[in-house]
Amino acid sequence: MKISIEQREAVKKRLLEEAARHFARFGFDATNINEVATGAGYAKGTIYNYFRSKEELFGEVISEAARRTVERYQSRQISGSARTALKELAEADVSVLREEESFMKILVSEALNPRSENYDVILTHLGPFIEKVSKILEEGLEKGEIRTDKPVAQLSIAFLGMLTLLYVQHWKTGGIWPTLEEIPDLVVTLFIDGAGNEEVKS
Amino acid sequence: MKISIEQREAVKKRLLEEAARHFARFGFDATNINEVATGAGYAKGTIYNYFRSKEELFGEVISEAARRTVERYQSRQISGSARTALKELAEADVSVLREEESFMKILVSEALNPRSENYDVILTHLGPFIEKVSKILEEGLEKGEIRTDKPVAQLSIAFLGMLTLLYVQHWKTGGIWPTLEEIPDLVVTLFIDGAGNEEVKS
Amino acid sequence: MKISIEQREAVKKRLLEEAARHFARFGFDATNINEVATGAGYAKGTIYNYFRSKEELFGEVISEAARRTVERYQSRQISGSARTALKELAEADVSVLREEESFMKILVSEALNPRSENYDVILTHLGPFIEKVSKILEEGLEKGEIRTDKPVAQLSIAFLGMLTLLYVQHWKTGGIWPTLEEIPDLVVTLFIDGAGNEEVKS
Amino acid sequence: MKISIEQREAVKKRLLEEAARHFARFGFDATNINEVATGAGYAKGTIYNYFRSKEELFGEVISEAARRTVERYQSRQISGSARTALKELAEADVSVLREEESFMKILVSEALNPRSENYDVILTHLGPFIEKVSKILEEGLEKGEIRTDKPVAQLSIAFLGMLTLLYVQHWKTGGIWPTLEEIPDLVVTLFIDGAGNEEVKS
DNA sequence: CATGAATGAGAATTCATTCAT
DNA sequence: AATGAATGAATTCTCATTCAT
Repeated sequence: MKISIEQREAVKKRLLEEAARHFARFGFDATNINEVATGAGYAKGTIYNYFRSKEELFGEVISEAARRTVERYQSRQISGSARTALKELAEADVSVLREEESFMKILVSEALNPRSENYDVILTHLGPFIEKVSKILEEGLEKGEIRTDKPVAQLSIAFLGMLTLLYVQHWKTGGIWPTLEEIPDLVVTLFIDGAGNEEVKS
Repeated sequence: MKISIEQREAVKKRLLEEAARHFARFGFDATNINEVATGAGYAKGTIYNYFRSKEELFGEVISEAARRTVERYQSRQISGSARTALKELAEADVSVLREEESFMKILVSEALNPRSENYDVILTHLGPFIEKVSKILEEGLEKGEIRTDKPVAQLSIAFLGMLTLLYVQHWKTGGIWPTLEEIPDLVVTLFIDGAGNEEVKS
Repeated sequence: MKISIEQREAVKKRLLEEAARHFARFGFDATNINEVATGAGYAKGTIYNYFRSKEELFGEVISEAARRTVERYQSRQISGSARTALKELAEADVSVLREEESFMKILVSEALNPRSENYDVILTHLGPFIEKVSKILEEGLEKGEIRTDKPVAQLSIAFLGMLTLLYVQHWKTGGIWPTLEEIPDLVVTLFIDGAGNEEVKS
Repeated sequence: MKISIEQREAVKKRLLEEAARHFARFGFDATNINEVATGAGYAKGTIYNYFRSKEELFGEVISEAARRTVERYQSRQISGSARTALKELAEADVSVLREEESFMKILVSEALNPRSENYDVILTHLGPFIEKVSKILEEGLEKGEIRTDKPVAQLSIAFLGMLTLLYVQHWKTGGIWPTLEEIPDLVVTLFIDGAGNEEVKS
């Protein structure tokens, strides 16, 4: 009963995607292994030929989520002023979200959940993203576009946080506000300019 | 056995606080009713003399959380420039967090969880807070301190979001960064000034 | 906190009647002690000042049922031919049923339930009734109205059984057929004449 | 594990039979799902692979009971005078009772319990039986063997009722009276001739 | 490999009963 | 006497996991 590696990978992918859908919709505890298997077109037992436990399945879903998102926006070339570059990065991230909503929802949930035990895996996803942001900010710093009194590391996290926050807001309002289209501009404006009035700030 | 209303309320409070601790630490699903009761010094069955079900208990914990936090910072008088006022508000919120960490954690979790079904109760908590923020921003708007191209409602949500985000960051890093002390200043700076360099922006 | 014996008896009566209503509607297991007490206007604990346990309460309800029904039709004077006398007895029983429907329902349930452990108490109720029937049948026997090839004891039980059966039928059809009015005549006809055609039988 | 359909049906049958034994002995409420499973040689959980709930299990037990009894006596050919035919039908029913005592006990309990919510399923069982009785009575009617002043439908129910009654009496007296052997003759005599003395009736 | 039957730990909930007030 | 808070045994049902086929 051997199957080729390709077939095996294909089955695993199908299981991961169905699992992602369930974890995204119901959370870890309320996700039912049987339904995941059935939803993917297999029987309950099959899942255990690919994952040792529910925990491992969840872990692999998160890893897969991190892998997919990173992969997608890493291909993009980003350049220009910090403002432009960040916006392009946000656009890339939003486009990933469109394609991989379930996976992204899980990542966001985990990233914002104070109790999450998946910090490490989340970092796998955040890592490359934050590095990109950091690089952009550092370049902006040299060009004098970015404030100098806060560490770049912290600013990077703040940027990612704001973006994530807008996603949550988007989902929670049923897509009303903000819409996916306006998120990149919004996050950049909020992040770089803030809510203050320019003239007064100086 | 017949106890006084005060005693009954005291028992209920004890149960709610223990429940809050558990929900904050383990989440809804992983919280065990039996352990909550035992932790509060009662037997399993007692909890059902006060709450009809685990769901109801959770609901009441959230309501209580909203009630407590609102109550605490509503007593504060807030004034001055938008920047000062917002900072004071954030300070008030942080001081609530110090006192009611479990309840706040639950609120934050629910507020940031895309799946949460407790949007209404969360709004009970956010409502008064957002109103306060809105009022401050409107006054700042008149004084020309706040940008005019974004609706105050959206800016208010953004402020709350950033604050919440910093809490999560605080918890997730085990209190390392940001510390509770620096949160008020940080959130105001990020929110009003943004990450951009002043001189360049103008 | 003493109350007079009359008061005590009155409370007990109220509890028994409410209990009868519940046992009749829900059966023993599904009857809730708390609801019985509440329904009677008392708190849960009060029941235990009058009955040692749910079992004892049920036992006393049955005894009370037997006592009440026996008492009611024992006062009636019954005479005439076997047919007339039996009909009058059935009428007396039906009139009891009208007044004490809950208690009667419980008795009937217990009488017809193969599992019932209350055979003795049921006999308390059946006893006097069966004796009456037996006496009537014996008198009828002497007058040649009743067949001689079956023991009177068995015929008596058969009569009671048929009557009981009609009650069940009455309740199960929601009072449609037979109605309480037609039961006495029906039971006597079925019991004495049977379904056979007279002319052919001889 | 993957077992054949036959094996699955066999397991289900075993569970149903054990359940019938328990329901017959203890009634619905006092029957313990765990003990049913264990008694059938399985673990608690297994029962839920075959029935969704205790209610469903009970319902299927009743259906199975109805199915089994109907099936058994429907194969019998019944003929002759009404008296003979009814006696043969009763004999058929008694022989079913011998084979399927638990199932029959449950049917009888449900049929005679004023509170039963299984009237429909009971009718499934009664239906075919009553039809048979009705047919016999109608034929007897044509031959002038049966009284004409009562609807056949009611007479049929009465016959079934008497038979059922004798079962209860049989069980309640521990098989003393009536014995299973004498039931067919007894029910027919009581039903057709009644308790009256022939000579006097005419 | 795929299957799904069997398992049993675990959890929520109910409720008769006790007993301090 | 009346109350109702506290208790904990008991019960139903769920579901991740194992494993024979």
